[in-house]
Amino acid sequence: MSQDHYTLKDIAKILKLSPSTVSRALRDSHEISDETKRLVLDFATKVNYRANPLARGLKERKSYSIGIVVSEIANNFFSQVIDGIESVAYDKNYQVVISQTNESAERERFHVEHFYSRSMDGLLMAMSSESSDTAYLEGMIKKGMPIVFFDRVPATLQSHRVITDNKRAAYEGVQFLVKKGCKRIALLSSSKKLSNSKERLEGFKLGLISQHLEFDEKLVQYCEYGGLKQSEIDQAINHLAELDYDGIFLSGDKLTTGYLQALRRNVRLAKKPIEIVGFTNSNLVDIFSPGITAIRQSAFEMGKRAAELLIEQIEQRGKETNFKTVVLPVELIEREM
Amino acid sequence: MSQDHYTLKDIAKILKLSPSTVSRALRDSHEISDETKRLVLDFATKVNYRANPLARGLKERKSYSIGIVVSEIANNFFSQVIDGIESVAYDKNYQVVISQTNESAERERFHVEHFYSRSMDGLLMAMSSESSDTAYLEGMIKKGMPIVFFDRVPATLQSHRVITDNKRAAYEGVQFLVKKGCKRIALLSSSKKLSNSKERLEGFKLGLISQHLEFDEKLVQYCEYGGLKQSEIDQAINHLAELDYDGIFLSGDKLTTGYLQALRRNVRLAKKPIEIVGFTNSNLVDIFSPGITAIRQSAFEMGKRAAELLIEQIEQRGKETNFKTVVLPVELIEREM
DNA sequence: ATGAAAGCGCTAACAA
DNA sequence: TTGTTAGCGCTTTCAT
Repeated sequence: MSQDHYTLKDIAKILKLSPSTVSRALRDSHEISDETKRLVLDFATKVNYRANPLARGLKERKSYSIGIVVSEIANNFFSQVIDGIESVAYDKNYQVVISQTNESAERERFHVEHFYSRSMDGLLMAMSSESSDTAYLEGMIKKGMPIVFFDRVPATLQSHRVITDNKRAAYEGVQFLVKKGCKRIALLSSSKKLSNSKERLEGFKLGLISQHLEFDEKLVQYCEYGGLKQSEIDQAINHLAELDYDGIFLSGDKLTTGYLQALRRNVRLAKKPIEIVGFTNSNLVDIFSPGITAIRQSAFEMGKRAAELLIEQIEQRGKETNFKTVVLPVELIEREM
Repeated sequence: MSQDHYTLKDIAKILKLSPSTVSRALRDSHEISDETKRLVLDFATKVNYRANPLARGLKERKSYSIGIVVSEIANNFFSQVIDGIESVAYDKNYQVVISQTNESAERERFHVEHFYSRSMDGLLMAMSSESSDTAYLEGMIKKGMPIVFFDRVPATLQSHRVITDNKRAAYEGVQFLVKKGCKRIALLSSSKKLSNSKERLEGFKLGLISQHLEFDEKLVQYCEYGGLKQSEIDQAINHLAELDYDGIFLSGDKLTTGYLQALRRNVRLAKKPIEIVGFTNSNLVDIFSPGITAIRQSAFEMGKRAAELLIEQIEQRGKETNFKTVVLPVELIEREM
């Protein structure tokens, strides 16, 4: 009861042992007698001893912390991913430190470097839509910082990655639209820089081809910020309004919800109901109006897998790693009648 | 270019100074000549020197990290709060470490104690709905751990708190329903243990009284887990279905969305459209169907204010604090016609 | 204005 | 099996 925080030294003094013995006993070293171990462990439990993580980290060059870099925390998809990450980190005794870039490449770089200098054990990140220069990331990796990318991944880096089967998802989405009778399908897409946008575009095209439909570049609108700004969505929709289309594929979460919101505000568009398929991880699709068919990514699972891979890599301590790309399926949630 | 990480010692050696001089120069101490400062600073910038936070923390007994304890990360409200927290923490150079309790009192306690032993500089937390014993929190506070509570706050602790003006919000909600012609208003509420539930209940009653309507306990349903489980909502709604009511007040985010989802699945209830007012921080209310009037909390602002208060308290280093309760307004977003 | 030295709490090489 | 010692990178008295 005498004090708040016991240190190794304190315990050693009280038990008349040396700090190193206590340290070893606590870490269950084989070179400590069972008797001593018991003594130390019992006492440590009694006073609720906790090693000071700062001291330990300083010594071991390890902080038991992993950093997350995403564009936005308050986002269905990312918050579900973070949920998954947290769930495994918690089990494996790692802290999770978050940061957001708001899609700015500069902020992204700042955070990554900050994490590096904060001696994080590893990083989990989804690229910001603005990012193009990944050279500094390559540098980080060379310096030995384990990074696992998810969802939006850079093209060439030597690292684990966990992604969605975007091509297939888009392909299936188109199949669905065609089955519903659509002949001229529009596409609302994010920045072409993003890996996932590119893959979805590809799947979209393949889907059309497989149905003997022509890909019409005019029916495609790109939103540089992935719909972060409603204005870019409004603009895109206004462009599309000039044309004829009977179905639309929304290639991102914000694009999907932004499109629906635009519909609500724009009578001209609301008049001709069309078939809508869109990526979204909102838990509330079933109460959306108009009803849409949702493509839902395995967000929680993505966080889990990414965190597992990262921690595995961290604990290998720079041993040669066989980098994996985990591809996760989507779920197609059909619009209710 | 010669090495990755420069330490103070490295710099000292290269510049032929002592580590202490370098340290002082970097911290802009007055007892260092301008010339030396310039020399050190320039070199530090050149090699992109970053103090090792572990070492610094060990020495200063400060980790520049704050912990967040919430029930659920993937939740509109909480993720918006976290967004606010992150935004000020970033500015003030604090790391943000997250944890979630899934409404379990046990996990909550675990996380708080874990954070304590990890030498976090302070904590931001919203109580889990299951929590009743707050004695251990009092202990934490006595031990000198700064804790700022937000949204769901314990009754009596000596600490800053940032909350929503729940009483007023519920009061206004009832006013709105009555203005729309409702005479018998039902209430779907969370656990009575939660501070915010209690306040909302109170405001609800006051609202009725002010309109000379009677408070009918039968029209109130409590969901112990705040709607975390859809089953409890379904059950509550089934109870209400036996009764006659022409308006409903939904006293929590999950309750609101859960109610709408239940409506979708239950034809019996969907048949009689009633006026709905509910708390929710979803950004998508405008595309909900049926349309509802939303009470939106100042989530981002709440995170900001809580983080500011916490960091202020941390940097006062145990000086006598004048504990504040910040009360934030809600926004009533009227259902569109 | 600068340096030497101690120490934060821990681990680990080396000694005994 | 246990103890001694040095050192992780930093700050901070106390000297100079």
